[in-house]
Amino acid sequence: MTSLPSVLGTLDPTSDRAVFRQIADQLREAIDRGRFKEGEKLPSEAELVEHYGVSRMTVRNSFSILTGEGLVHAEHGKGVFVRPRPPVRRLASDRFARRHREQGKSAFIVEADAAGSHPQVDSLEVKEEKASQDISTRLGSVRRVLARRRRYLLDGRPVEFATSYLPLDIARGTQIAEPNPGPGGIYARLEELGHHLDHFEEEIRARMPSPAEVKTLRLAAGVPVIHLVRTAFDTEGRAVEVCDTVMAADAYVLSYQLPAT
Amino acid sequence: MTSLPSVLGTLDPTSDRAVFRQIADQLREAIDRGRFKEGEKLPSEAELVEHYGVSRMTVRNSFSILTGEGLVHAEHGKGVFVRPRPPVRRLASDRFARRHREQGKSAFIVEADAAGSHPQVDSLEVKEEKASQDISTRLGSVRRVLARRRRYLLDGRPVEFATSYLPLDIARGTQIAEPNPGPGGIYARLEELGHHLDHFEEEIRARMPSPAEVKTLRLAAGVPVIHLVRTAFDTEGRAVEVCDTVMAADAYVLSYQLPAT
DNA sequence: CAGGGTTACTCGTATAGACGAGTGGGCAAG
DNA sequence: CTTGCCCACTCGTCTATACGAGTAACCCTG
Repeated sequence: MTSLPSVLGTLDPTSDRAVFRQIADQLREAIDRGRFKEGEKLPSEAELVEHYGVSRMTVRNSFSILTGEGLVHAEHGKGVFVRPRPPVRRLASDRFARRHREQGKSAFIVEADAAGSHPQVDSLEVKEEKASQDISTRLGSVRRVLARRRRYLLDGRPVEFATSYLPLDIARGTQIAEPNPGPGGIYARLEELGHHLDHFEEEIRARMPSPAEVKTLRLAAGVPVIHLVRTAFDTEGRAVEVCDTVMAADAYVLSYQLPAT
Repeated sequence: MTSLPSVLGTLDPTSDRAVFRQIADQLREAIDRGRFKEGEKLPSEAELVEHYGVSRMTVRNSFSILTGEGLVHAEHGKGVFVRPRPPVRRLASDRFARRHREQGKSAFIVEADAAGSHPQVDSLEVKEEKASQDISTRLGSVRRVLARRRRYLLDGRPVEFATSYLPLDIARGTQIAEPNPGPGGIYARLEELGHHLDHFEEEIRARMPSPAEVKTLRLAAGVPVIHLVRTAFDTEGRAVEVCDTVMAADAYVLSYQLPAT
């Protein structure tokens, strides 16, 4: 490695910017400028302690800022590394178009295969349960619902988990209530059952994950989640499904096409 | 206040979960259960030091977890408070529909007024500049562009800032190059100039903000941003505008309506 | 009573030190 | 050469202490 002073500069004792922020600033700038590249190891805490002449806690404080920004991550026993940006999956707004359902396989599998990734689905769980206040409202005052939970992985990495909720009068006893909903997924089954889909509504939020979400999606520190709630309406205007999805924000770009009319 | 033990429980020394995580867990749970309500003050560091019998740094470490999750925020000299959730602004996908442009006022102003909020726009800057690689690609290999920057505030709080980029051959010398683009905004001007809008493409990402974004949007710790890039296409398929928007994620819910066809 | 200063309490920043635990390379024994 | 241990280096956790600085309430003074 090149010497630290050539990359990192010195502190300004007259500045009223806190020392640990100054250090974080210098590291951030070095990363932005490409002095430290993706996946590369930053100087160790001990090295920075020596370089700046500060205590270890101060250096750790600096790292914790960068970690919170999602710029770096620490590996116990190894070092602190510039976080590599995983390839993002682009979700087009027409991914639920009817023509895509004719294929048979689920949208996730088809798209991942096309992108050359290895897709997996796990944590499959299908059960009847009490509807939450929010779900009940969206589905039009139902009490109990069929819930289909699953988690999606791309090349071994969990990227999203989702729960579909359907009114019991629609789903109970159908293939929708089976672990495998069959070719084309539950939307194909809904249409076969006479619930012709008219449109979807999607609501998108972004926020920091709960500890449970961090665990399920194996999220690094400083990675938000995208929370997407999609409601499917049939041609009679009835909400026939609500899909609640939480996605690792560093794994997705959502793309929508809107008419200008 | 009720006594701490009745709200917070004790540590488990046999657990291999770090003490500061256990404390964070207990505080988080107390918040989730509503034992501490929005805007309410948490026990001070000193109180928690005494209650748990740990050092102050350990307590601060716990707070820093919750801060990173966006659950609490500290105010110097006052205390640590449960972060209140500001009301969110819902953005419907038809907000650029032609019929909304007839009104005169910009979409932001109209919607905010309707919601009973006080809208403001500032940091207005209109200038010609070199197109970034990304913008150039989106606009079809232009070198220089007209950039219109502005920041939006709701009831005094900055909630988003945006930059519109337009090819010079379209915008130069028109009212689009003026600080005030006139009634209906630049989309109305584009149509008057013969660039009839056909559709928009929106790309959505979520990530942690840069320090500059934290400053511009006065973001609290643990609040991600939603990064939205909208490209407007005219009826000839040409990209006539790219709008790059960064929004405070705790201030917005994006809503899209998609046909099922 | 009005004004201003003191004071107690709050979080912010920084130091110094200790021990634990994961990682990986080198060395020694088999 | 292979195996296995040891050690150096890494970050993780925690303690104890010190001083700075923002806040707000109280009290004293004029």
